[in-house]
Amino acid sequence: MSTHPLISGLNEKQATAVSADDRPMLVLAGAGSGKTRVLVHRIAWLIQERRYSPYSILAVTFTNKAASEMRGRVEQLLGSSVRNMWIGTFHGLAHRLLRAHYMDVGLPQNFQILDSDDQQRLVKRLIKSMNLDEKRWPAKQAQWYINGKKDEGLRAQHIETFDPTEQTLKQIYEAYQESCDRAGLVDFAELLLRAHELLRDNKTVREHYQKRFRHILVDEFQDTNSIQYAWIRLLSGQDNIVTIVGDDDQSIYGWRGARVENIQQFLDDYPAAMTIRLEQNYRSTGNILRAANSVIANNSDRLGKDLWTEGNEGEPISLYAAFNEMDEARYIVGRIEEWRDQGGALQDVALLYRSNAQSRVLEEALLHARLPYRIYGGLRFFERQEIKDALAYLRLVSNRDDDAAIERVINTPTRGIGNRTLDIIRQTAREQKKSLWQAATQLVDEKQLAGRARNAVASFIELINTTDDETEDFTLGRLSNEVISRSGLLAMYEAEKGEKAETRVENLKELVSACENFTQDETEEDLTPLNAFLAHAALEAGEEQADEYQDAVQLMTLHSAKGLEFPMVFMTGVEEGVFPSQQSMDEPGRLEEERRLCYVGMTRAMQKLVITYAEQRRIYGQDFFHKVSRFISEMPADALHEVRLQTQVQKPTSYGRFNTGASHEAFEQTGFSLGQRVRHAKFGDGTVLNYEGTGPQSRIQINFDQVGTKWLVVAYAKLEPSVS
DNA sequence: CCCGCGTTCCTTTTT
DNA sequence: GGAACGCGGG
Repeated sequence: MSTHPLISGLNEKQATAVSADDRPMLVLAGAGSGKTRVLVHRIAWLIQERRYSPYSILAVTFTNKAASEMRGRVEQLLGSSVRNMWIGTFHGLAHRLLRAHYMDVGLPQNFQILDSDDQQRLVKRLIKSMNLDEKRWPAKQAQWYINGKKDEGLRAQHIETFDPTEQTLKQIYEAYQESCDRAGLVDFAELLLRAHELLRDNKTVREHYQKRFRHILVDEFQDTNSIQYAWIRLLSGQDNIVTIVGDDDQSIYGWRGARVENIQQFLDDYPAAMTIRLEQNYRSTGNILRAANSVIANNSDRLGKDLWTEGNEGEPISLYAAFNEMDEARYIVGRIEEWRDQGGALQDVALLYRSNAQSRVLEEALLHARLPYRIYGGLRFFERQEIKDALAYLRLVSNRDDDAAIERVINTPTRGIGNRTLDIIRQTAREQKKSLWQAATQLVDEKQLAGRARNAVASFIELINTTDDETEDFTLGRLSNEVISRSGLLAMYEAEKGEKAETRVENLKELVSACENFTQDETEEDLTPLNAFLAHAALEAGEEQADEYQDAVQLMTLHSAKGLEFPMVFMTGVEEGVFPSQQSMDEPGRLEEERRLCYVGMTRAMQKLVITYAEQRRIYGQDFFHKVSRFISEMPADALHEVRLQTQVQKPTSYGRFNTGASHEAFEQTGFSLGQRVRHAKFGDGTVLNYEGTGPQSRIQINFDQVGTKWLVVAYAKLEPSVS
């Protein structure tokens, strides 16, 4: 069996997982242990060797990227298409289920998906209309509450509470749901919840899918929330074979409802399950793995796993103590230049940070050094304002009752429908439990609006209706082109000046060509091309816009680095209060999640890992003196190499708020330099942060390890260079 | 309706 | 430090 082509290149554990019999299985896959490979080979094995039809396999992932990569790799392995196999995200699959059974779940056939931005706007408007104080009841918080409840499988009517705060939130939830239902709108959490209710309450439907999906495979299982796991349970019935793949040590989304406990729950629910640990790592050097193992060992309640490699130790992890965030950035730039000069590619370098705000200083330094970079986590194509405007028009063409869409564009571009008029429409809609469109139409017909407002509303209604009527046999591309010009959106953005407006016009044109190039998936034949496109826009917000072909340094948060790997990785801002973040430090559970995040970050590195921290950091315009992160002390000392500033050839020439390079030299005649480690007879060791004036009378700022930051006069302080 | 000013808030992100 | 938002004046 070891010579079977689907298994020959695999290690023993991988091969066992791939060729396992029909029984539930947990694959605990450590970072870099070939997890995707196992999943892909397993599916291919089931089809080729065990003669399962692709039709009887369901594979679930969290991102569209993972789903399409998996399908591609399975097809490549089999040399044939697996079109009728269901591979997709939880949300994509739920959408498909709801479409197929829209009548059973009480949705209109052309129901639309609300993204989080739409959702927040809708909630906000409802809070206003309920006459609640928006300061006391922030839309964000209410949205968080609603989604949290939905993720737990709870409808508003299931919530019993005597807490007055929660009672209000519950009312908002109720009003929101009513509003969505009336408008035929489904948010992301609702997709899952409603699909779950469908499977739970409709025996025929449930048994149909249970009969169909003999094998169910779930990727990144540690990221599943309650409703997602409940979903899997319902689909798997009595004798379907569930395979889950995940890593409890890489669970970093607890804050958004993911439950690592689901892994343990799975083992309880499927007692016959076999557990396979993939611990051989094919990515990182021995040193990096040793340090990562040592950090994660500080967490409790692990399922237990130790990564190992057959590769070499590699070089030690570099640790750099910067004196502030600009020095940190400068050091990193120096190391990247060194890497490039030795022939390294920039796209092989990743800069990781805990929060997005930290990227700015790094960007400035990269810009300054003329190093191209690409930053992850910006606005994506379908999330842009102008695109969402255009999509709102398209949504109205498809479904007039879409309140979220009408709110967005009824007066964009301005057409004389002001707040006054809008409020009348809203009120009428609320009182008569109708959609905004219906209310507006009625008000116009019954001549209940003042002349000017009435004309404006009437012509808006006319605009949507005629656009719909006259484009009936248009292609999607032509339709979208028609929409952006007839609505006046294009003209509006063309009239604006500035670079921003120009990009918006370009984006609108880009939208037209996206529509032209859009090909409907064959699983979407039940949808009109327009509805298929709209679903596509909501469910996969599109790639971030960046020139992928350019050789550029990659900047991203630690969270978005999960699943990726880079030859050279910088983990920056590794300080108490930054990483682990301040908000996570008090609660043990959250601290452990931060530690897993550290583990994730470290295991992204293939050859070189550089960890940096700053003695002083400016956050929100305030200076902080953080201690080194505890995670660093959790690494074995012999896996680390501390880089000291004195050993650097490059002088700290500041280009920011600090003293400039010219006066540095004068300062350095005192015998000290910024970032230098010094020793004081009374205060102990510390780091030079800043100075004032030159010569012996100058004052010098030092962050002492024990007693914090102090200003001292050089002449009296009797400082010595520290030996450590 | 637009502009400018003051206020507030501030991890992490996918769908 | 700065984006995002609400409010009041023109």
